[in-house]
Amino acid sequence: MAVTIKDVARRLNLSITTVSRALDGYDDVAEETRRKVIQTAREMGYVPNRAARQLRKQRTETIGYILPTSAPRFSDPFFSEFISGLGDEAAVQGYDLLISSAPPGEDAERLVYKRWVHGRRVDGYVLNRMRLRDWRVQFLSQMNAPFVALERTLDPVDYPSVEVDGQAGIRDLMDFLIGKGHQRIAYIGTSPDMAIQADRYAGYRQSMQDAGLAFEQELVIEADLTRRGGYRAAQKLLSMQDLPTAIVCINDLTAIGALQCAHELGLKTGKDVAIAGFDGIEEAENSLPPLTTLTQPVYEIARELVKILSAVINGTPLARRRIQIQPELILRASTGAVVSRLGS
Amino acid sequence: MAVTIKDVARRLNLSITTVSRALDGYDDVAEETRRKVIQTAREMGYVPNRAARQLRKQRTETIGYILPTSAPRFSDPFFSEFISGLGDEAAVQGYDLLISSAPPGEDAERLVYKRWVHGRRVDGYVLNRMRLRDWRVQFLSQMNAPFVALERTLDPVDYPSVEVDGQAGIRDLMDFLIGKGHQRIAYIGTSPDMAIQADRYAGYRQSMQDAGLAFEQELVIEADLTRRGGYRAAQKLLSMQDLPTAIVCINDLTAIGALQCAHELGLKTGKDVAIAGFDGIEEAENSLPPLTTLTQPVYEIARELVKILSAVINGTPLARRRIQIQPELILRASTGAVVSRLGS
DNA sequence: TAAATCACCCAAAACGTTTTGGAAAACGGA
DNA sequence: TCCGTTTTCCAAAACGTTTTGGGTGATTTA
Repeated sequence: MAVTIKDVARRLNLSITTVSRALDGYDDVAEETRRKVIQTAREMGYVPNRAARQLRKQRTETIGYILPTSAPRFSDPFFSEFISGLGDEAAVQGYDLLISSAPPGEDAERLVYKRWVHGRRVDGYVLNRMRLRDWRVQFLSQMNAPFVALERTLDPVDYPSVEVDGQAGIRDLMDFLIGKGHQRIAYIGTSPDMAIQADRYAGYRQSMQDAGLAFEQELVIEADLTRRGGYRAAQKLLSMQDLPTAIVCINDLTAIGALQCAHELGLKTGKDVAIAGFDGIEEAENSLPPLTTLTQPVYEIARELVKILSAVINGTPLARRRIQIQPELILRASTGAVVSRLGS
Repeated sequence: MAVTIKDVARRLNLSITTVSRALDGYDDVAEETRRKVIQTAREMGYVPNRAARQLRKQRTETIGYILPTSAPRFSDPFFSEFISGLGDEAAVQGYDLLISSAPPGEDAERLVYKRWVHGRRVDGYVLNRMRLRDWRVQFLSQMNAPFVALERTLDPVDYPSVEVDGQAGIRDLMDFLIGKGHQRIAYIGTSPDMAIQADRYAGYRQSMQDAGLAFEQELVIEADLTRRGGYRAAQKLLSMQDLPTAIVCINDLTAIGALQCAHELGLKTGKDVAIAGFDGIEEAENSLPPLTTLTQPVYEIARELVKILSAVINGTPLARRRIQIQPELILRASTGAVVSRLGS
């Protein structure tokens, strides 16, 4: 059996109270005693039983994250980085990280959240892939469960969040493209109820308008954030009479799908058509041609989210409840050749 | 506050014992009573407090997985799929999934495992990225902690595992390459203390030998499973006097790095040089050219691991303690052009 | 009809902590 | 010397379950 606080107390001829308080750093225990307690506890390999502590303290010292698994075959490089960030910062803050997975928006998702909330499974939640109106926000705030979200929703609830300014990012990108002479610029996005779609698409619309470019509905296509989706959307766009000269994609996977489609149609990406993505995944560095993208520090964002969540749980006042991060435009060959040609 | 078993009992004028036993399906409670208990429990939204149950039952109903994060910027598509498989099957088996991360082999890793083991944090562990001699195997079996591993080590310990037959897979691939006339075949692997390296490299060596091809040390390079590593290794290989005509890579990321290097050197992959990987990640479908690879069902493997682990934890006898999975050779253009040319 | 069995229920203990509310001893000041 | 403080420690309660070891009538058996 594992060594308990009782064992330590018995060994030292102390009460378990004193041992507990010594280890917790209370100041009503003599320094000499504390020293001895800490030493023997270490010697005996004592580690407090988590369940017991949880039960007594009424907190789990665990934070939860539910992976939005879309397909059965779910593989998005974003999430390994995101999870590793969550895990690392959770460790720093003294939390465990509990993970489950559920298809977003479905009953299954509801079930998992409810189970965790009612069973007081975790002290707080990290959310991402927000929908524009997200029942999770309503639900968790109603249940008084601390949570923090990547991206913001339209729900009339004040919650702490980290937010990547997709609108500004896309505008940077659009400015660049427009500055280089592009006029027919297409946009491949995703379902309009996703927060990132609202955000990034708004950037697209606004830039078009500011530049006095005509908005054409047929240049805007809804895909599903995957390679395959990007591929299909690009097929539509690149089989039009009047080809777009640039395609702005809501994320890198979509853009990579589009890249491939262009390639198969015999179009030179970066020359015949410019393609850009959003996310800055590693694959975008090595695609053919390398992909222009807006990069966001996923690992750091994840850590920031946990930091904030930890503060919320402990009632520490937050410097800022909403942190905004500016994505960085990285120009690569997928928009490059067009540039030099048009620019020259 | 959350509703406890006491609340349910009070409402029904029953003892908490009866409520507990009714819900747990004991047969010493009247059907009529059980019906009422279940109904009111549901009505009141009762969910057993996990910590209390854990404390009493002395099990956590949680399984643990520690992410082997190498770089600070850690992003490998393998893991999102793997984790989603772990999470899904864990849910099916009634377990939670606890995740942490640590750089493999380091003190930090040791610390995390020790903490979890001594604190009885989880009921069992899922291991992967095994080293040939892996202290985790020794440690966990010594501590009597149930665990299951993807890949096998040389440790003299009998533990349940799922294993992808990399040796056979690589041999298939080599047979194919050799059959198409390749003679100078290079191999990019990883550190020799990794289990997959031992396994896959053995396949390479054996095939070379069986085919009567001379083994050349300089055709074997150690990389680190990343794109960058593959790129650097390929640089060495492709700047030799006598170029290899084929490069077999230990995983897809490495192969993709090599692909890019070949491209930058003006070599036509699939024509001037054949390149193949291992894993079957999605990116390999869309690389330029698409990558020949050995695919393994990561999601299903993860689920299988959890199934086995669950059986081990519950003492259920296992049909097989060691499951071997054959990877499937998928031929794509990265080895294709060479084929047709050599084959014609 | 008495004894044995059965069906159904419950009080109390236990799991390993943290926290509450003192108590005893040592100390300081008058 | 006495009394109030301070220092240091502790017994017991509490957290919400599950499990142990009965107990109480009703029903069956002899």
